[in-house]
Amino acid sequence: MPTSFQQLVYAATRTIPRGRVATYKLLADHIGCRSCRAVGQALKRNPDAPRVPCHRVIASDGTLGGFQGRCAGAALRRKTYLLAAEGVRFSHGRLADPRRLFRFA
DNA sequence: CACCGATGTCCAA
DNA sequence: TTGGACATCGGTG
Repeated sequence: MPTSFQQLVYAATRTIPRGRVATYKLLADHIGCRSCRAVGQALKRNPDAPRVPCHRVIASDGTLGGFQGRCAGAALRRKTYLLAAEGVRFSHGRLADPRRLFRFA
């Protein structure tokens, strides 16, 4: 069962609209956590994959970061594909349009 | 209680 | 500009 912190992270992640991406830092800042890693940890566990669009969360530098507990390989490729399907284009493993970054209310 | 983890930022070369 | 090391928060062993 997810902890209070995880529920917070999942709630924030769910807030990300389709076709838009957020960063671990933004999520952490939004929930009031100074540790971006804790956010990634919570997403990594991701008990509800379709419910929590963890693929919409990338690193602050525009990299994909990780996916399904992997920081490279087909997992990242799938993440890029999912984002591309939503209109978010990636170039060479990097976000092509930083304006696609979602800004929390 | 101690170590690891889907990061970020700073310092040095 | 690129690479390496440290800092920070939470989870799990």
